[in-house]
Amino acid sequence: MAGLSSRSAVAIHALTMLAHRGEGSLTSAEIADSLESNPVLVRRILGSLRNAGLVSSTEGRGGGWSLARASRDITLRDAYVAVEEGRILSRHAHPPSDACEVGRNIGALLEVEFRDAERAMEERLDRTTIARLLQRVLAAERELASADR
Amino acid sequence: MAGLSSRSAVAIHALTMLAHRGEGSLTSAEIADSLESNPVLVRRILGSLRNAGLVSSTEGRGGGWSLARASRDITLRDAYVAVEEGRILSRHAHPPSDACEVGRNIGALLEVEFRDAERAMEERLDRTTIARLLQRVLAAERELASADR
DNA sequence: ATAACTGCAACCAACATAGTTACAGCTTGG
DNA sequence: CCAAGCTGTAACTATGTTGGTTGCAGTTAT
Repeated sequence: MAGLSSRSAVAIHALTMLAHRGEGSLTSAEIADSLESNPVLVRRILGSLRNAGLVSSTEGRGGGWSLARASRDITLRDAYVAVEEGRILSRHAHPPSDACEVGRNIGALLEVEFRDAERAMEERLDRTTIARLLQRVLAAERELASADR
Repeated sequence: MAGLSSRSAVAIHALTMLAHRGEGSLTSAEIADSLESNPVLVRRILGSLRNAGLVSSTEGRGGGWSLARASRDITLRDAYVAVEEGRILSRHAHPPSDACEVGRNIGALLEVEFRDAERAMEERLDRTTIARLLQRVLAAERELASADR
C-alpha cells in the first residue's frame, strides 16, 4: 500500500502555520493541536527542519519555533528533503544474480531511471512555496466566509 | 528511511527478462533465480502484472510466463502502476483540526500538490520502455565483453 | 523557585514487506 | 493414466518503520 511517511505533510503543515504566524513563534504543543497529534512528534520533525536551516527554535519559557527565512524562499521540496530520505522507488532488496545477463546490469540502469523519476517529482514540489500555500489557505478561508453569508 | 516496496524493481526486472526471452516463456523459479529470491514472491508480483494485462501465464507442466504485448509497448510506468498503489507522498495520518485556519484547508491543497508531483514522477517513468531497457542491458553486456578482451 | 518551554531517549502497538512452507489444481509427456 | 512440473493461494514468520506516548533532563522568563 501507501509507502512514505506522513512527515512531509506534517512538515509542510507546520511551516504553513509558522508562515501564518509571521514574526511571532509557535510552540510544539500549538502545532500538535492543529495536527491532532503529539508535541514530541512535532518537535522531532521540526528538529529536522531546523537542521536543514528552515526554522529556528528557542528554549525555555516563552520559547517556540519560527521560520528561519522568508516563507517565499521555502519550497515544498525543501520541506520534503529535510524530513525524508530521497529514495522513493526502492531498488532490489538483494542484489540480483551475477550469473544472469539481466541480473548483472539491471541494477545500475534502474538506478538512473528511478533517480530521474524521483528528481522529476522533487522539481514539481520545488515549484510551490510555503508563501504560496498560505496564500491559498487564506483564499479558501475567504471563500468559506463568503459562502456562509 | 526508504519507503516504497521493491515490487517495482522486481516487476521491471522480470519484464526485462521476459522481453529478453522473446517468444518463449520463463518459469517463476527461473526469474526467482535471477532475483536471488523466491518463486512465490515472483508469482505474486507477476500476478499483478497479469491483472494489468502486461503478461500472461499458462498453468501446468511446461507452463510459465510471457509478455502479453510488445516490450516496446510496456513502460516502466506500466509496471509501477500495476504493482504499487499510486500514493507515494502520504498525506496526514489523521485529518487535522477543523478549529485551525491552516488545519481545515491544508488537506485539499496538499492533495493537489502531491498528486501533481506523483504524476510528474510517473510521466518520467512513462518515457522508458522495457524494450529500451533491454537494449541497454545488452549494450552493457557488449561493453563488458569487449573490456574483457 | 516555579512555570513553560525544548531536547532526547526509550518505549509500544500497528502495519507492511520479504521471505517461506504447504498444498490444491492444472497440464503435459511418457 | 499417472507422475512430473508448473501456477495459484493461503498461512505464517521475522524484520523494520511509523505514529504515538511517557518520562525526564536542560533552559529561560516571570
